[in-house]
Amino acid sequence: MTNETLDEVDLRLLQALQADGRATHAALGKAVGLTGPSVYARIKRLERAGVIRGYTTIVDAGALGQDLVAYLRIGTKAGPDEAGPFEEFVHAEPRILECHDVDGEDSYIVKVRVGTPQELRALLAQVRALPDVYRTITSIALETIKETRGGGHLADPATPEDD
Amino acid sequence: MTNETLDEVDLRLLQALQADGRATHAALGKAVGLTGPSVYARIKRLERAGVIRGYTTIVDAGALGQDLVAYLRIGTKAGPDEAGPFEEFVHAEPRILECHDVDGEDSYIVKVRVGTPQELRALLAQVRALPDVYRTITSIALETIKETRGGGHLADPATPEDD
DNA sequence: GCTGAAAAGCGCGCGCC
DNA sequence: GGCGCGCGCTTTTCAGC
Repeated sequence: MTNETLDEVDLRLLQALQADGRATHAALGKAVGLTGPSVYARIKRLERAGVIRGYTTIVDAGALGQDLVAYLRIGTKAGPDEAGPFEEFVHAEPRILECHDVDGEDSYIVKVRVGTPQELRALLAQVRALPDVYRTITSIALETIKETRGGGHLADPATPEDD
Repeated sequence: MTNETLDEVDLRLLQALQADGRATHAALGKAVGLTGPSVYARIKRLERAGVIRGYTTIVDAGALGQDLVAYLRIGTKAGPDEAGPFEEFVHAEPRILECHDVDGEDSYIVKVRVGTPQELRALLAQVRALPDVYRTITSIALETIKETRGGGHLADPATPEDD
């Protein structure tokens, strides 16, 4: 279940697939030093093992009129054991891109993407109206410095840490 | 540059592409009510227009031994106008998945993904050692409620908001 | 488990509607 | 702008190393 089953070639292959999800097996093979069918066999193995979770297309949010990113720190009353109205709302609301239950002062950290400040205001009002939400702190993103999407980082396979 | 050039079919096509970045043109056509070549023409147009930014593979972070997600709220001294050592570090460090310059109390919100608490501690030490960083507040994710990756939400094309 | 070739399926461009 | 056909490439399988 860990990366014991992943060798160096697998990691390079995953990295190449992360960089271009539609690369052909031949191109991937050239990148990792294998032939097409070998790449195919490895990809299928990784898909079955659940290492490859899927393939997606990165859409420019600005072209969709969704230029506004904000992070919300949410305080809720109920513990994380019972998924209350807030979590249901999170799953139902497409403008909520991410939501993590966190330790510390806040209950959840939420990433939202909307088109206008008015839309953000309306969304915030919906969140605040939920019965288990008692506090929201909003941080509007002025600029996105970095935004990766692969799900895990593969640029550094070996960890050169002094353990 | 806005979504004026995107019609309803484009939005459905983008949604289908987000759900499966390797879907065939025929399958996409069936989903949106078009034939393969028509889908192909639209995809090429969307790629040229920059609406489609690229394709990627979603890798299971747990399989890579990266089970620990944390959000860092960073306080820096220099304004966002001049990209200081912190932003350089952000770009160079693969374990930093996201970084946004935000308004409010904090300067940046950063999303990191690491394998162990020890690794997080070492990464935090590196961040704190940067000359322009004067404060870091860490929130460790106990559970991920939601994590989308497409870059923009397409589930709700029409905004049923009482404006 | 990787390599090669061979078959089935698909992406891709053209011409027509 | 979308549809149908055809070529070339890619995916996928199979046998050999």
